[in-house]
Amino acid sequence: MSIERLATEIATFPKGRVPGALRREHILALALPLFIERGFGGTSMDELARRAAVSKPVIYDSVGSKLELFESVMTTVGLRLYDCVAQAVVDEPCEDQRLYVGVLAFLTFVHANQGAWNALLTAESSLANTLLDAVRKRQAQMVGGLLFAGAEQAGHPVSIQSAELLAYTLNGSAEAGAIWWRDNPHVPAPTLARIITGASTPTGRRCRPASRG
Amino acid sequence: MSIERLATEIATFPKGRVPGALRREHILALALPLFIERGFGGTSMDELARRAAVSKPVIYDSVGSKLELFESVMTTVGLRLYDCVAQAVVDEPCEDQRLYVGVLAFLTFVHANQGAWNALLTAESSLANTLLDAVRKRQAQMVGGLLFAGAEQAGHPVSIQSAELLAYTLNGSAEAGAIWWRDNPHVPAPTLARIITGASTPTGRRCRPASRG
DNA sequence: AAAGTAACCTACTATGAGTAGGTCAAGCAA
DNA sequence: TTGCTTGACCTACTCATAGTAGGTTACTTT
Repeated sequence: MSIERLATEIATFPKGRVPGALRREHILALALPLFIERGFGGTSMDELARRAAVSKPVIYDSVGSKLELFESVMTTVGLRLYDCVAQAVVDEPCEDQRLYVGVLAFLTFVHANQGAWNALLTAESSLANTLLDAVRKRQAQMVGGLLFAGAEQAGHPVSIQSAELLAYTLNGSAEAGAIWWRDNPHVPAPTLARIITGASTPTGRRCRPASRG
Repeated sequence: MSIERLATEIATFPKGRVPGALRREHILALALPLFIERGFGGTSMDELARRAAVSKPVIYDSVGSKLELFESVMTTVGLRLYDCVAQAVVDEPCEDQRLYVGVLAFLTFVHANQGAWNALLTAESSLANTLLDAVRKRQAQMVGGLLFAGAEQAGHPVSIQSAELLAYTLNGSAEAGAIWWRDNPHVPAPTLARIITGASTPTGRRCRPASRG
């Protein structure tokens, strides 16, 4: 639910006594833009409490420590990324193009959620590292499955391990491509995705996107 | 100079009055392992002062703010990485293998300096981002030059822009490969490097390392 | 009504970055 | 000697911020 929506719903409760679940949802919704604006370290729990118009213990009661808050918020973002890519992949009937549409979805998501992606990338703490590793591992498993199946079908079977490594490198390429894209925004996403997948398929087959730009 | 060496040299000065340059070098040397141990945020200037056996203002006088200190330390690390890769590349006579030896050098360096590399990757601050971007850009320019020349020589010329993008994706692959390697340390570095370069060369040529493992 | 609980508060502790303002020793000029 | 400057160093702060102790208020249950 949007922040405004939550705020109006909260306003309907008299004397500021809001049900815990709603309070929590509101605070989580307010936390994401704060993390995006200022990063993990730059985000202050006092400031969050101010924006939520409650005192600090309310924050701690409803969303836990700062790290737990960050984990909640970023887990959501990571899952949205995963869903976005997975959806694009399963919606693509042609197996040859699944990597391509997956990378394209990844680039599009990261571009549309640059702030959140950056916050996740740059947050410093062992938890943040764990979160990022989890996101990458999940992506790599999906991509690894595609690569494994694709290679087998094409008659160049590879080991699961190789497929996983290739998936990591492909994801790394996509992440790096997204960074490069920040400084070269005029390049269309499909072109970028084509180059990234073209340079990274293990079989040498090239993905053939439906429409050339 | 090693920390021990610096400490003994410092001990030769009576009454604890040490020349500024030496004091600075000592503090910088002590700061790197601290950043490695605890990351940027986890590193406390008080702790650093304690380890250097001086008061906090001495730290601030000799190395500036915490961010300036981090910049000094990590710039050194970044340049050592660059030199390491560049040296491997220029030492390789066979042009076909330069990407391969570069990636191998990268992996070896990151593996040997995991702590420092991690500290750089995960430090949160706009300065740290700037530093990391600078490191990546520098690497990409070197790699981009190799790709551009290699593609031209092979009769498949690419634009400077494409070469730069491919360089970013190759570096991204190498970074991701290094992460994967952490969990799969039994795979030998040359194998890893071969897979990373094999999956990323724009011309489709495969690098042919001198000895097969 | 009494007890329990959910939501919320004020006012605190602890830690850590960064600073104000001073001491103390060495070199140097008169 | 005396007085001035400079570099190395210090104690003792301010200020911001994560997190908590302990209490209040209102609604619900018995």
